[in-house]
Parts: sequence; C-alpha cells; structure tokens
Amino acid sequence: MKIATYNVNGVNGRLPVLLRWLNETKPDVACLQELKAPQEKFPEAAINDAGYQAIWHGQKSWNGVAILSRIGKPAEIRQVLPGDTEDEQSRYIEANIQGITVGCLYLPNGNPAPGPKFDYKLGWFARLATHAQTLLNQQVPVVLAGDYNVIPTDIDAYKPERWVDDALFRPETRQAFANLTAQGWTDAIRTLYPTETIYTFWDYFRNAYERNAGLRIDHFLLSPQAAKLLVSANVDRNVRGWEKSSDHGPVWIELKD
DNA sequence: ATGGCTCCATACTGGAGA
Repeated sequence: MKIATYNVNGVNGRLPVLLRWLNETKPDVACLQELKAPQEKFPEAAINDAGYQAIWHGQKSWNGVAILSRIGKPAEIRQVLPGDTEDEQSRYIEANIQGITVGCLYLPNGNPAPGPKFDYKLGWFARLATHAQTLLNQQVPVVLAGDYNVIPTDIDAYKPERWVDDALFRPETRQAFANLTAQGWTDAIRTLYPTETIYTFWDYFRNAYERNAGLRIDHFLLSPQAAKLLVSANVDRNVRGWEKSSDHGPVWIELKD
C-alpha cells in the first residue's frame, strides 16, 4: 500500500496540480493538509472522477484536512484531535483503511514565537502525544502522516542557524517531536535515509526550490506494527517545480500488503 | 537582516503561511 501526504496549500486553487499528481503517481491513500476550503467547497466530484473516495474536515479560509483512497472509502474514526473541546481549527482526521489506522495531521505553525500562537502549537503537540500513546497501546499498524511544522534536526534545514528562533525549530518544538518519536514511533524518511539531505518544503521566495533551500517538515511516523511493513519512501520533489505548485512537495511511503 | 511569494476573503487590502 502506497500512502502519501501532501500539504496542498489550497485544494481548489491547486486542484489541477493535485489531480495531475494523483494521476501520475497513483498513491493508494493520500493525506491532504491546508485545504483552505469550507466543508461544502471540497472538490469531491473531481476527486471521485480521479478514482478516489474521500473524507475531509474543512474550514473557511484556513487549515482543513482530508484522506483520499482508491482502495475503498476511508472508514472515519474521528475528525478532531481529542483533548480540547474549545479547539475549532480543522487539523486532524483519522480513518481505517484495510486494517491500517491513518492519522492525517496539520500541526500549527506557531509563529511568532514566543507568544499565544506558539503556546497553541505546544498545546496541540501535547494533545497529539497523548493521542499517539493511545494509538500505540492498540498495537496495530498506525501511520501518522502530515505537515508537522517541525524541523527535527540540523540536517533538515538548508541553513539551520537561520531557524533557531523560529517556531519550527525552537528547542521546545524539537524536544516535543523527539519526545513523541521516543514513544516508539519510526520517522520513515529518516530511517531509510539516515544522513541524506531531504526536504519537503521550499518557500516561494528567492528561487528557494531552484537553489534547494528547503526544509523537511512533512513526516511519516509509524507504529512498530507499521514500521515492520515499511518497504520504501521518498519525496516527489519534482511536483514542487510544476506551474502553480504548493510550496510543499508530496511525501510517500510504501508498506508491504 | 530584510523582503521576497501565494493563498483566501469578498475587496481594491489584510491575515496567514514557514
């Protein structure tokens, strides 16, 4: 099973790019973030026409997450991260697909830091860690995929010294990510490519993509039962070079059936 | 260090992203 994650940066504005990518690479499952569309404006018909069934949790203007599948409609487990009934931002959706629990997440950016947005990020992170432990306790294959807005280590940024005060790289953020993986999660890309320079995001400024001035912030975390099935993984970095592309590139893993 | 780009909302500008 090939599972992908892609921060599309506007599911309607980027629809031609999304459809082209689905058609060319045909992931079995695709987790999308930053739909930037309310629930009723999700382009369901076009995605169905492309061969996918979808569940999604939209929101006006910002955020929004979806899970697409071409191997049977995702069986929704939840569309809210537990732990805060006041949280109205659409940043998490979870489904069962052929025995795999797939969590699709869009962790808050958190800038400027410090400040209320950074506090919200760390609070959301704590809720994710609590839920992740609950999932681990189930001892089933779980894939937590998405835009974590975390640069895990120095080798995940083109110039890490420029990011030291940024919410994506501050010590609290890196520590939260390290604590999460220490529960027993496998960072799929970094496990298969321990030392390579691999980015998933290139900003729109100053020809960042052409200069490969990027960040690795979109991640796959696998429970032990899923990590055992890991065959391969990579970034479709060429997609970032397409006309009207998102500033993120798609990331994917292949799991043994 | 700064400013650069692109989305969405419903507008001629601003918030947010990372």
